[in-house]
Amino acid sequence: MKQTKINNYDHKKIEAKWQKKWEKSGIYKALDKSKKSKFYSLIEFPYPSGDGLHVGHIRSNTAMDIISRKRRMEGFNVLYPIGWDAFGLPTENYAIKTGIHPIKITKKNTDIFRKQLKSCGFSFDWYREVNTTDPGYYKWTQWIFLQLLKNGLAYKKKMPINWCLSCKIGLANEEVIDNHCERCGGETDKREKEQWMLSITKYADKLDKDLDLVDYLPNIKLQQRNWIGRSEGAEINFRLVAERFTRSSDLLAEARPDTRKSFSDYPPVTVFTTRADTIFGATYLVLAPDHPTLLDLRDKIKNWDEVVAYATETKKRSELERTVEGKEKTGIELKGIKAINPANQKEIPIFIADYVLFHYGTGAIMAVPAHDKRDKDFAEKFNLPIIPVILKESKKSMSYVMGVDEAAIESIGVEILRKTDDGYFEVEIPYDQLDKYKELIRKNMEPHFWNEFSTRDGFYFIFKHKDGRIEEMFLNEKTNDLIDRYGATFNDKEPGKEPGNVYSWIAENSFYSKLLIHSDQGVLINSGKFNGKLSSDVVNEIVQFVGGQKKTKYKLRDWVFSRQRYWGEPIPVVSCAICGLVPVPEKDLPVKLPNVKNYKPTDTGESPLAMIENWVKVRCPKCKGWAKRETDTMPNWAGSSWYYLRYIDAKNKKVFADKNKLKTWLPVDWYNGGMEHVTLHLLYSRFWHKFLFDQKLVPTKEPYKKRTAHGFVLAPDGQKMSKSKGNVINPDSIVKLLGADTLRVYEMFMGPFADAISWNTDSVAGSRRFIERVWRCIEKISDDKNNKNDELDRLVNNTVKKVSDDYEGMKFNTAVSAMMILVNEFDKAVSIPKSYFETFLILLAPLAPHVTEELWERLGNKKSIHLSAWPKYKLEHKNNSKIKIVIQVNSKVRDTMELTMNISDDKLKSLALQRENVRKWVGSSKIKKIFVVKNRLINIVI
RNA sequence: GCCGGAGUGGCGAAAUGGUAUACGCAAUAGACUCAAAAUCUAUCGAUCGCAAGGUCAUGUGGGUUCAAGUCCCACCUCCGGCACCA
Repeated sequence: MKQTKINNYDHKKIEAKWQKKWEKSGIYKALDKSKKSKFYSLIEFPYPSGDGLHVGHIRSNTAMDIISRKRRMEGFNVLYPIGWDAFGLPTENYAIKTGIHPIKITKKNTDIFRKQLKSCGFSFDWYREVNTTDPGYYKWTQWIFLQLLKNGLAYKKKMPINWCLSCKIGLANEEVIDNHCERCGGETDKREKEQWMLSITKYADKLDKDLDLVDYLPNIKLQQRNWIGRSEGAEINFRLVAERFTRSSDLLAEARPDTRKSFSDYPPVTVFTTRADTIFGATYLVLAPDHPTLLDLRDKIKNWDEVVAYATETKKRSELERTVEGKEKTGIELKGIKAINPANQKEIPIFIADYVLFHYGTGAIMAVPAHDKRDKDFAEKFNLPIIPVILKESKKSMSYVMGVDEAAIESIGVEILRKTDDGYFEVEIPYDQLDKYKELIRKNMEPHFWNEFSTRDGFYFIFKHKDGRIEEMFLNEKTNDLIDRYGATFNDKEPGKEPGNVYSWIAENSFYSKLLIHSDQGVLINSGKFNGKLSSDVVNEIVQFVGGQKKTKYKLRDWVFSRQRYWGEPIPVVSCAICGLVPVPEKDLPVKLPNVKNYKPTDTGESPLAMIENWVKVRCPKCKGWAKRETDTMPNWAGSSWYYLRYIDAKNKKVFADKNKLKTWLPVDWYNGGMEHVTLHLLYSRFWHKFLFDQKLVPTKEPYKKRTAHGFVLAPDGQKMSKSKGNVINPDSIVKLLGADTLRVYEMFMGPFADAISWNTDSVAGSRRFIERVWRCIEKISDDKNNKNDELDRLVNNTVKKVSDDYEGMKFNTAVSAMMILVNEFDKAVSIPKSYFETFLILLAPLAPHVTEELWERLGNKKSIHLSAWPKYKLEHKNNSKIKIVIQVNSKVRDTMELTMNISDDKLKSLALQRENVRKWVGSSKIKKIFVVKNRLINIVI
């Protein structure tokens, strides 16, 4: 065996050496022209914060670095670029605090980040580095905005902004904590301000549908879909009438149709609903507290003051707070007006409540408490009628039995499916036993109970009053009117209670409410001529019947695009007294940020730019008269909405990117980023891309072919790392002390890539030991081809498969463990055949690029390991190898056998039965059956 | 409240329905050393047993199956996201 004398593993030397060599040779440079197939891998470009690189950055960057390096070895021309998303609030706030210009801060921070990233050995193509704050970059961000403006996708609208009453400045959502300003602690309010908006909602349909074209992780796709929130429904008008009379003792009066038509009518309220099929159950309307119709009705609303007070209170709170506040529903009835349910002409009350939002749908809903949880909560609180209109369809006859003895039920051969703590049985009754079962109930049910069962034809109810009197009713489309009658008479459950609708009573009983109070589709009841029909079949008919109109709505709202801030791209528009809003001519782009000393927002709510008179005052591009520049800037999202396009042609001065180059590289093949960006950022950039596609400026419908997400790296205490908590792990010190390779291995080994994981400094040692062990292997490399050994050969081959598959599936932790197992075997071996070790090094190279490159060179290789070919898994053909077969008796492991592969079942059975252990456990028992799982297991059932 | 994800040793975790706890960390004992560190060897879910071995364990309760961490039903807890989205 040839022994190679080696130095100790010196990560500092090795890592510096190869980083320098790689940079010099440019082996990670992407080629715009190449015979190879392209592969574009992308990470979310970092925000260069003053805190420096986070260990979380390293985890996600390493992941895509592994993919990129593997693709290169598989023969792809890979683009793995990097840049800086450098506009933003933290930098601006830091500038305000220190007086240092954001440009200087950004330069300093990006320099630090660049150095840190380089020290980790990522295979970025640094020649394409971009920076969103570079005028050469934001020129094109502004240009894209102008295209949006030209095409009617940008407009101005009054929107509420957060306003600090003491600082007198506008605040970002993030700066408002519990209605108080983050910095001064003073109270905040909402203020109306003209804002630039982008009509992303015009693309809602495409953004939703085209998710079918991309390969995003299922949960990411789901979140996008939920955010866009497409729902198909109908808009239906509810006529308003002046209140006729109020008689508090007559609860049913409001639901009774009115025959007199003497009151005057008002313009109707339009509601949006996805469940028009439930309209017969709509027992009240709810408007958003800021619904404009309220103002029109001002004179007719008797409790106007109360309404205004409620609306004002609601406005103060953010939607999030309204949500967090939780279960207790609040609202105010509009006294003096009523609405008419167009389905049954019943008069119903109208409320305002904060659970209805003005900007979704039409800002008004019809409430169907029987089939919507929130409506039900509200109805219960305000004591409003709950009228079920949909019966759950049942395929079997099911019954919930109460007040009947268990033995009695079983005596007629009915099986009890489930018993609950609160004393009822769930049973399933064969249809031919139904009559027998009813008889049993009548006889055995204790007084004061009632039982119900569902059948193919409807619901059957048996009630036993206190005096033993039995009332029965069958409920389906024909007999439905019985329910009203019964509801009025069945009142001896709780003698003190007002006679009420039986459904209210059902609603109070959790397991009955499952049958009638639910949000599923089913058979209609209480619905006039639609009774007995399947709700899903007749929705459209019902919409027609009530004069409604089918509509598709989206949750998605238009994008508030302006910020009253300094550190962002100026919006390239001029406001002229004569010509109105005039776009800055493209030849005058970029509109550069002026150099100022004061970055503080103004106390008028305008951007700091508004104070720079000689910048604001310009000639109108149209009429050449004096005009004012737009002083708002763009949000952070702007620059990050198209950066992947700029990477393709980062230095182009004529266009944002050359068409041919776009054609070469698009779409991004694999985009990995944080879960926190899968709604806003991902959606915004898809929106811009789709717009550019429609303008024929990019060649693909979608920007990203595949999107995956990583988990957070948390501090050792399980919390998010933050300077204020003092729990930040600095990657630099680990790179310095243990090396970038160790850090990379550890970050990928620490746990499942998609999960949030706490840092554990102790565990890093394991990764370092692993690399040292790899290092030591080189002492016993043998060139002897005859030295090959079958077992090691198989293990190497299996590791190739495991690691290849795991990298692709982002199961990096198990890939590392597979390589550890192989290295442990290498460690035990007397000598390691060179080819095995080389194969292993290639597998490890994407993960630990420096140490593998060094060892590769020491093995005598001239070309970089990162340019070698990815190993292929060899399908095994050997049938003679031995495997372990598990022997179970009654599913318990009792023995194992070493056998050759693919042994016949019969032979296996007879061999197994001869085993002493098996004989011991089987004894004289009769063997019922024997199960064989090929090459794995045999189970003898006795 | 809604949506998504997850509950397995002391810890991070692994497991196409087929030997639960791979791999790593920590811990304990031993070797080497004057000593320590490093390294190496061994042990390492609980419990009963001198041992062979048995029994019980994957959040809880049911179910399907020869066989369940994995599939189904109900529930509990934790984490993440949110715009109570009709």
